[in-house]
Amino acid sequence: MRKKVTLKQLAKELNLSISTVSKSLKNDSEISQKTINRVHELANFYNYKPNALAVSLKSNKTNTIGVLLPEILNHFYAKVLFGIEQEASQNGYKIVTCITNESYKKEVEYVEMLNYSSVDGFILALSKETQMLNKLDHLKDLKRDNVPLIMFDRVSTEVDCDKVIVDDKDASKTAVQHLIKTGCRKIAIISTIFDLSVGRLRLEGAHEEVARNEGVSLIELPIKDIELEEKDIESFLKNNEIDAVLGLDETAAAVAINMANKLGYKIPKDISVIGFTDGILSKHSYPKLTTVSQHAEDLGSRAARILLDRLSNTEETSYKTSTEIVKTSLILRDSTN
Amino acid sequence: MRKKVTLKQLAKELNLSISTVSKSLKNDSEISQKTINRVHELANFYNYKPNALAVSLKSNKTNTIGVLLPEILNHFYAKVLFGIEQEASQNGYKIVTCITNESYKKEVEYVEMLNYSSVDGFILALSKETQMLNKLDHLKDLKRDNVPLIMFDRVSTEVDCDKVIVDDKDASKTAVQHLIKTGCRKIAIISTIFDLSVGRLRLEGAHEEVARNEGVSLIELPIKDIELEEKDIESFLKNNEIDAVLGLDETAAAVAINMANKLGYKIPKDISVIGFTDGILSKHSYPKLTTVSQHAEDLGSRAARILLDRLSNTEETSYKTSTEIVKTSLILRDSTN
DNA sequence: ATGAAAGCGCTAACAA
DNA sequence: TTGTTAGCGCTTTCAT
Repeated sequence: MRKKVTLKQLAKELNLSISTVSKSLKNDSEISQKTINRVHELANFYNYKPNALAVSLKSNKTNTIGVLLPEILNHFYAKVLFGIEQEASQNGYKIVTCITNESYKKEVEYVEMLNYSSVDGFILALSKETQMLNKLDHLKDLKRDNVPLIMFDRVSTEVDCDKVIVDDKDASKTAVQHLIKTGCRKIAIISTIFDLSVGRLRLEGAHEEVARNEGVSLIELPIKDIELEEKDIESFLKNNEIDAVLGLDETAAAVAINMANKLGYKIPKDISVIGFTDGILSKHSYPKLTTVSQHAEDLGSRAARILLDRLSNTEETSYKTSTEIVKTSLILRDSTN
Repeated sequence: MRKKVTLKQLAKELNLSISTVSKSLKNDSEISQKTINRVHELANFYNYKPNALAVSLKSNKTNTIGVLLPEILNHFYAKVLFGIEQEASQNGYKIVTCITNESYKKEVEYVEMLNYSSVDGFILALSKETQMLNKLDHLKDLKRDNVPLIMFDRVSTEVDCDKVIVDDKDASKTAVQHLIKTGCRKIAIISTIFDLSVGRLRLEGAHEEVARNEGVSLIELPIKDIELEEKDIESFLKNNEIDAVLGLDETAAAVAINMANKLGYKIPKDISVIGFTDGILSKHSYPKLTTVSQHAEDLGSRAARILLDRLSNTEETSYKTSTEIVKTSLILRDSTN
């Protein structure tokens, strides 16, 4: 194992002390130009790079942020990750990504593992299981240890930290409003996430909007595993005289649109469809899906920016936490009138 | 900033030496059971965890692997990442994920940044730009530094390292063969990746298979940006008497299927469609897409396994590198006869 | 059974 | 201008 070159070796070879070499590398003004040049030359020759571990240990900073995602095969989280990555890497930070796979246990493990000086701060969306168990001590511990945490999307009011959330309730109001405005009267809501905070908010918004409008009704179809229950959606569509579907997640809308196609309905003439998450499925469905964009990338980079901010203000040991709300927008495509 | 508790503090509070505490925590047999108990008790009380940085610096092991992906908004890479993550986390490794965004510069930066003791090894797929420039010194340097590297999917023969690749040529042969077998005679190939190694291989395979069959012809449509050129695909389909489309990437196939729908073609009666990458788009297109599965998750976990293997055999300073080939399979769905 | 000390690679206050 | 030293938190060898 050819070892990477260290200050020590450079110092030895140059007949200088380690500290002189260290300072030279930083072009410290107390070192003579001549020495600085010699040092740089040899350092270049060996392609010297400081050992990141040692620097971190010394400085108590890792320039790394931990990102915990419930899923990665979900376009929304992938986009958020992309946004975080962009912002972080522009500022010299690297990210370590952990996928909790909706498991509470994994979430706890990851937080603990990274909290011991592997990362300077966290960005996290709660796993489904964590949200259902409502066990949040692992996150409260971060606060106690004074490690900055930014929660996004799936957050909890019980954890006092900065948050970036999507205005989900408002989003589904707008979506429903658009359906009503374009003539729909019987709206179906299909969702796999009725039991998540975001799912509940979206549902609430829809109900509120429907309540404000005479003669419009809502009917719900909860789904456990969308792959297995396509048939249910199909028969649901067939047996209810629906003229609109609001899919609370992207897949639900995509499946609905395909089932409607299959049943021979014309979209949007017979049935309008709106989905959430302006992901890849929405752009490539047929017809293209009108959808609520949550501006996931933007959300990611905002979360990263807040974190970087916290990290650069190390003095303030206690601060007021903030909650940023990302406004959604309804992207009109071909699945609505 | 409430500092995390260290061995030193435990030692002080227990009136023991640091080394005794350290050993106790590992239940070293030279320490008396009584002391061990005392130490554990206090450690638990403070929720002591060793500082990962210090351990790594000492042991020269970080238990972290660096994963470099050209893209994350691409289902194939997201699945590979998922596979890597599973395998890694099961073995106590964490991963730091970097997204090169198809840029050579970013790829080099990330490799250099991580190579200075932040990670024990790398798993990487070349960025588009790197592959086109064919500048690979940053990767050859890893070999020189004896840092294990596993390349996957987009690999280069010029870098001597373990590789996991997909049998792309064979895959497109099988796909074309299936089209021919089901009666197609004029096959269009649509692709955004003609200039990547994998794209070329897929193309070659298709040509070879067509050549073996009397009366079957191939016509190619290269695409730069699929979002912008849907119209091109549409008119291409309209103006050529095609009875099959092979999309060399998932999006190409998805767009083709939608354009065919739009033009009123019946799928698969009028036109058959096959895509690559069994991703989310394939499952949720209408009709569902027959597709080449590259077993991305499996590929990811295989790559991780190879890397972990290399990492556990630290003695062998030089070894024969291997190339694993992941067999693809054609998943028959509703877009072919 | 316990502790002292060196060392991983680096930085920085202080000394020369 | 250069060097010595201590220390970040931990492991481990070698005393005691």
